[in-house]
Amino acid sequence: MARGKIAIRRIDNPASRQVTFSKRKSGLIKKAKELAILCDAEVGVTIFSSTGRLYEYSSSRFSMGLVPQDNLH
Amino acid sequence: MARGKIAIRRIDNPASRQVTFSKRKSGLIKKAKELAILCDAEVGVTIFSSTGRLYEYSSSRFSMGLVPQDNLH
DNA sequence: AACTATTTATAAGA
DNA sequence: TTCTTATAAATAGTT
Repeated sequence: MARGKIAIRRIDNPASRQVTFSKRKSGLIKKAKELAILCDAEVGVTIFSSTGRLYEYSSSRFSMGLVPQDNLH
Repeated sequence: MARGKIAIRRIDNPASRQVTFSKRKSGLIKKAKELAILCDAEVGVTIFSSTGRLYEYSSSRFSMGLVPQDNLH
């Protein structure tokens, strides 16, 4: 996209990777919201950054979650 | 996008809604895969269509799931 | 299912 | 790190 085409492989430079992560995370969540509204779907997105931070989106009725194995029986 | 700009609100026509769902679902999952690879992140996407069909994507190490409330304690 | 005219996302740069 | 913008990518309407 934009000022050059990039290959889809891990971005080595940590600063660039962080910037791209922030931009693309926003883009992904925006697209998820649009899909939910336009198509009357339920959509959930869960993202762990490479630094371990968690980001989530879910359309209304639908609650997503990572459930620790210990909570399953 | 494309041959006209659309408002982000529920598409009334069922056939159009289905076509848009199929296109945008593919787009969303592609973006999710790219984010995971480029940024070394874990990404999960869960989608229920308005007809109740389930679609999922998750990057490797990370297993997402909808867990029925009955399975929680 | 393919095709494009456009809109949208975004890679680099400031 | 927030803003800009040239360009790549997604996609709405059409066929």
